[in-house]
Amino acid sequence: MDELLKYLESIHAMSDGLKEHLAVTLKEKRLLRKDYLLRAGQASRQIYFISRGLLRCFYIKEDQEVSSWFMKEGDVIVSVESFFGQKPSYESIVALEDCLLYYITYDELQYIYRHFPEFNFIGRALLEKYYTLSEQRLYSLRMQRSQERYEYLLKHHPDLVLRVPMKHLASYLGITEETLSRIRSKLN
Amino acid sequence: MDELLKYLESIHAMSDGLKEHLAVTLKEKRLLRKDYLLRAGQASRQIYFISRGLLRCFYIKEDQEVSSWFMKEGDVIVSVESFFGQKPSYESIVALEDCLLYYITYDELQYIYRHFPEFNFIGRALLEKYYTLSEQRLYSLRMQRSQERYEYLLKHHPDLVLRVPMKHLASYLGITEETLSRIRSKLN
DNA sequence: TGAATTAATTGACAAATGTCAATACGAGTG
DNA sequence: CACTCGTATTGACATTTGTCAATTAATTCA
Repeated sequence: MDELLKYLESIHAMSDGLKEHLAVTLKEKRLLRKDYLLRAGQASRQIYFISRGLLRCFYIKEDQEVSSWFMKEGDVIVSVESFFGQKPSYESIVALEDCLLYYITYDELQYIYRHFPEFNFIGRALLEKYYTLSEQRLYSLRMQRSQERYEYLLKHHPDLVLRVPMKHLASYLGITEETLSRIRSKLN
Repeated sequence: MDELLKYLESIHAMSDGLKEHLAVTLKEKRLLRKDYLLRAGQASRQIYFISRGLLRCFYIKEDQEVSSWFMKEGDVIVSVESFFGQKPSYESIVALEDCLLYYITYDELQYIYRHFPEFNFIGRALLEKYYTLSEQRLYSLRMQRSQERYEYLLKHHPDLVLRVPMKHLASYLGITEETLSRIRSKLN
């Protein structure tokens, strides 16, 4: 929890009141591998900080799972459209490794924005960061050749390539396991 | 300009001081079709509101233009990575139609965030909106078949399909003009 | 208005990726 | 240690999309 507070403080100073409020509001959650953090159809009502572990965001397309992204320790996560719009999520979030998370609810976040104005700076900064990352993913997925997309992932997220099973990387890259396997063998 | 102030006010009330400050800070810019708003290599130093017109964001990939998105009247626009990171842009922005824009600089925006705290609510709300749209574009571009991607675009942005030349839509969809042309003739 | 330019369509063939089936590998467990 | 189950690899062939070239349609502007 200290780790999270330090992270937030590194973005913008927080009053003692805000820090105390966060300390009593933040809740801890532990997940085992394969546990769900969010199931498609539910609205994403919490925003999480990952202290330890790795999670996968995915949705179902023609009976197949399509991974949309992977999130690890140090990340703040939600199902974007569902959380900000407070409507049912089309995607699910599941743990790929055992996880330790801290979270607050959507309503608690709105309360903090209203009562601790300085937190708006932090919220804005985090949104700018994750929006930028989303645009980078768009850029990388627009690459026509699947090999380029894989190489981009390998260069910018080498840790994910090591930690995430190939089949999930393949669906994220928009190709089949077989094609990814052939790309990998070609690159070695 | 009134239109922009009303739009911002609809997101969150603004003090008279803020409104007056905006009124003197906002500058107007007019573009003719084919004029550039931003050239690759420059940092995106302004944030624009489009009052009238249509613009295209694109970058060069292997001597070809790849369109990343299209923005029209009512939109707030920047080259995301370049503006928020204040670093050189890999993409350019060019007018597809004659445009009327209002803008402020990055520094002026930071000044407003510091001196008019209520504006942080507005900035956050706009970021949530455009971040969500970015995620929706990711979702649509992950569709494997180009026909599905085109149909998604047609359903969610029918106006763009009418206003943007096919070759730019094709490069946005990650396909060639020829493939898009065949998809369109199949759908009719 | 008409010539020049740009945009869109169509055809024939090539390249990339998907599908399906078989096989190999590897971590976890009795 | 061997068995199992999920994961990854490989091969043969089908489908989708790209490439190049030619043609038609639409727009621009002198």
